[in-house]
Order: sequence, then structure tokens, then C-alpha cells
Amino acid sequence: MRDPLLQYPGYILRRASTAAMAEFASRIVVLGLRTSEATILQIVAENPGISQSALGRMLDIQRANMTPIAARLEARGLMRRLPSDGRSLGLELTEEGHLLAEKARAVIDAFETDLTNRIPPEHRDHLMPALLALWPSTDG
Amino acid sequence: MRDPLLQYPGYILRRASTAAMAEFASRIVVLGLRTSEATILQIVAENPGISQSALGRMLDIQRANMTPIAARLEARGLMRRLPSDGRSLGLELTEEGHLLAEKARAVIDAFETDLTNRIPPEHRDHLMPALLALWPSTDG
DNA sequence: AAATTATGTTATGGGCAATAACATTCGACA
DNA sequence: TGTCGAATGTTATTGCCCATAACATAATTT
Repeated sequence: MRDPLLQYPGYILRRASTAAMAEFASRIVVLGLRTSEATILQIVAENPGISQSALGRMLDIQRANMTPIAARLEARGLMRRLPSDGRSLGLELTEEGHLLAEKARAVIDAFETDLTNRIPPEHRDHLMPALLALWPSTDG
Repeated sequence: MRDPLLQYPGYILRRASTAAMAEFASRIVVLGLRTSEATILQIVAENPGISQSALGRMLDIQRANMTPIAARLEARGLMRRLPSDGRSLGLELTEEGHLLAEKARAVIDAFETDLTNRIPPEHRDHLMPALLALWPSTDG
């Protein structure tokens, strides 16, 4: 019963991420949100007027996949989509959206704190820079 | 255009993992394998006779999801499923399965080496223990 | 012997990502 | 100014991975 892949950082990264994402999903679903939706609320709250495309580029979500997410948030009354030029849609949260974004932020904060506390202190400060080095950010 | 979540390790973990998994998938697909299949070939090669259930427990893949994966690998002539009790199926690779597992292993090695090389040396040794601490391994 | 647990299977659905094709609009440039 | 390429949003479709429920069968426990 030996796992020959346990020595590999990419493999551990995948396993750890899957587990963490599942845990977060179970925490955020109580607000009626998916992971992607909770993230988008945070970004739009911080960047009012951002276009769907720009949002997608920040989050590595393609235009085609952003459309139904944004439409869903708008249909729930959490977000407005205002034409900025003739082709772009500028996004901003409604009052209700801001309230839910704040609640989501609290869930995120609690989750991230728990996660951080699980890391042995001597490794804690190294995780972020190591992960950021793996992640070919937006400029790929 | 500011991402307020960039300070959070769980968020970075998700983004980095998604990107890394996509890169690996694109490398392994040239062997006609999915990520999960490549992993399973490695585990079964190292643990001949392991049951579907035990394999699933090692990989956090549920029985119900293991069935079609194992059936597919068997149908491709890469793996045999031999009844060990009346209810368990013991897994072992065919000759062809071993050959493909070795090729997959080479792809994995190259990928993991590339990944490791991206990490600044001073952070390199901290990534694995930090991730392992996040990952509630098998004993939950 | 009976009750519980374990294994494998089938069916079904959700979430996230990728691709192709399309219509519209903006911008660059001759 | 008119044209052409690029950008934006949309629809439709597909694939991969994970989750749950229900079931039949076999092993284990009591």
C-alpha cells in the first residue's frame, strides 16, 4: 500500500488543493454560493465597473464560462451588468451583493486562517512565495 | 484591477493547482491518458493485487467513481481485474500497462522536475511539508 | 444463524474548464 | 473615411472530476 507519487510536489499540490477546495465549498455553500461566485463577489467589490472580460482574465475564467456565472449573479440581484461601451459590460455589486460579499469574506477569512494554522510555523512564510512561483500568474 | 484574495494561501493554492493540473493534463494526454489514469497506473504498478476499494482510498476516489476508470483501463488492455474474494477485485497491470506506466512515469518525472525548478531555492524544501500539513491525508 | 460491514455497480447530477462558432462593436491604419 | 483585424459577449457542446443514492452480493462480526 505504497504511493510512489507522494514524493512529488505537483502531486501533493493537486491532492492538497482538491481537499482544501472541497472543504471551502462546503463552508461557502451555506451562503448559497459556489467557490467561483464567492471569488467573483470579492473581485467586483474591490473593482467596481470591471468588465466581464477583465474579470475573467484576472481569474483565468474564459469569457464563455463567465457569461452564465455573471448572468446568475445578476438574476439573483447580487450584481448589475451595465454596458460601458457597446460591447463591454461593466460589473458592480448591488446593495444585496455587497452584504453577501461581506459575509462571504468572513467565511473566506475564517477558512484561510484555519488553513494557515495547520502549517507548521517554520514552513508558513514559505508557502505563498513557493506557490506564486509555480503559478504562471496572468502574464504567463 | 486588484485581486484582494492574492494574500490568501488557500486561494493561491487553488489557482496554482489548477494551472499545474492543466499543464500536466496537456502533457500526459499525448499518451492517451488522463491525470487520474496516469496516477492509477503508477499506484497499481507499485502495488500489484491492490483492490479497487483500497486504491480508491489511497487516491480519495470513491468506489462509484473508480468503477468506470478501472473498467476503461481494463478495456484498453492496460490492467487486469482478478476476483480475489467473492467481492473484491485485485488489480494488476498487463505487459502493455507496464510499458505505458513507464512512459507515464517519465512524463511525470519531467513535469515534477520542471515544477520544482520554478520554486526559488530558498523555498523549495518547505513546499512539501507545508502542503502535507494542509492535506488531511488518508487518516482524516 | 443473524446482523453488520465491505465491495462493486449503475444511475444521476453538480462544478469547473475547454473549444468552436457566431454577432456585434471597437480600434488601428491605410 | 472606410476597411480590416481585434475584442467582447453569447450559445452550444464536450470532457474531467467529484458526490450521492440505491442496489446486489459477499465477507465479517456478534
